[in-house]
Amino acid sequence: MQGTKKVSDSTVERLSLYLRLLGELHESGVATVSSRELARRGGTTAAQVRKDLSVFGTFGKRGLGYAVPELKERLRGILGLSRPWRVAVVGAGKIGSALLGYADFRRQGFLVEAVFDRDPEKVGRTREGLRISPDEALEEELGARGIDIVIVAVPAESAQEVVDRAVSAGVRGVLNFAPTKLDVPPGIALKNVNMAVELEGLSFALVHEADASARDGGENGGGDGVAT
Amino acid sequence: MQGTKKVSDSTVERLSLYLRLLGELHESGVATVSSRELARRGGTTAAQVRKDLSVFGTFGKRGLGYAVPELKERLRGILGLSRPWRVAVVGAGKIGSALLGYADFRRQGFLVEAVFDRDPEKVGRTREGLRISPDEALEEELGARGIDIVIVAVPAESAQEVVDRAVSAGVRGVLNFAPTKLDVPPGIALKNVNMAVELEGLSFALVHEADASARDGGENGGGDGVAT
DNA sequence: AACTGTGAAAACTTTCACAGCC
DNA sequence: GGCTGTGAAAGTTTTCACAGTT
Repeated sequence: MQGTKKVSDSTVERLSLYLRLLGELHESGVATVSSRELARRGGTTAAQVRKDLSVFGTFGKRGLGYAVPELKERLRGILGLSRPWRVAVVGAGKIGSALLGYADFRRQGFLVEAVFDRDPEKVGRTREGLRISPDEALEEELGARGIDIVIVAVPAESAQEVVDRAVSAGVRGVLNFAPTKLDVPPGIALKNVNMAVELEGLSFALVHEADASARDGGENGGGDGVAT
Repeated sequence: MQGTKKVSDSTVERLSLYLRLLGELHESGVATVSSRELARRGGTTAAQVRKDLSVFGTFGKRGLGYAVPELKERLRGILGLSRPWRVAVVGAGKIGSALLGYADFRRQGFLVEAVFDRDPEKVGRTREGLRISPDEALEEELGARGIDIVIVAVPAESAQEVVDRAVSAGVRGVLNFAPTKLDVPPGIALKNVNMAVELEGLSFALVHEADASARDGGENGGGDGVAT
């Protein structure tokens, strides 16, 4: 792969946003949408929408805009959603269990097919129709089931160990909810979700509110941080 | 406050990261730390650490580094954590309930003091020692309790309404878990957490053969650039 | 006329490199 | 020698503005 061009994280994040908006438009029976309208609904700008899309090709018709169903399918393809992904959740505590029930995952093709916990009290019980497997079975089951992505919902202390074992079992993507920095080898994708960081970002915005409002005209105070 | 300069979101995110690292160092009894060591632990660079801190003043000693307990307290102050924040969770479904039990919140001074739900079945029940209040009581209770921040954990359709009502009751920060774009008036801080976006980011990285040099600041955003 | 696709400019963020202090 | 604080350089992302298509 030579002609490989780097795509920024924020572009990918916005593609995800556009995909959601296109789904909504599709459901409402809208056939065509302009970059301006997508931008309005997504809280960004028309130029940004066009630039983001232009990274992957040309999808619109000048004078007309974008065909909703077509662009939606193209974006699904670009985001890797035209095939399902096998997901496992490690840690059946509060957060892990809450994620299991998150129906939106399945809707977008993320199939949660295994849950693990280290607590013998929990092992064998069922969560959302899935039997909780023991920690010791991690490598074997991840491998046997061909899991692509693990969601790490264990305490910070155990998170790195879980990731190392998952990677050794062939997992290629990690969504980390533990409040700690994880190291993964090259070629393994890692995303972090950290609620403390978000709350502290709000706290910062609140104590520095004066600065923010002195400055802005129409933008949402404090901006919208992460993962829109 | 006119002369105040804009601080970037990513700087604030990293301050949050540094604060966590300083907490760990403090617990281990480490008295002093260099920008280089903080960077190593946080997956960033020494220059970045120094630049981030320099926005707020000068905290280190040349030749020596930073005094851990002192820098930690300074960062807490900068992030607005030297006072507690009153938080309410709206929506006592899976995610809302999971958040209630998240002990780290309390530890950093985010006091969850109210939960709301629209479902009459849930109203009156208890979650983590908190009685679930009915949706209709939202404005009054938020106002009476002086809630600063609401965590929105309701379905996308109801999220904007909840935010409008919360803002009218005096709330100044919103942490949104609903997968929808929210509008808030100027001066109100808003952060979004969207699991679908994170998973789709992983999916993108996986199909585009992540060249993942695996570093990561730790908090949001994660993985890094990827090739097309 | 409406709207895209895109080079070029502007804005912003990160990295470099070094003077100055311990 | 070790290390910070910071201007200047490099790199990245966003916005502008307009030629070109339907």
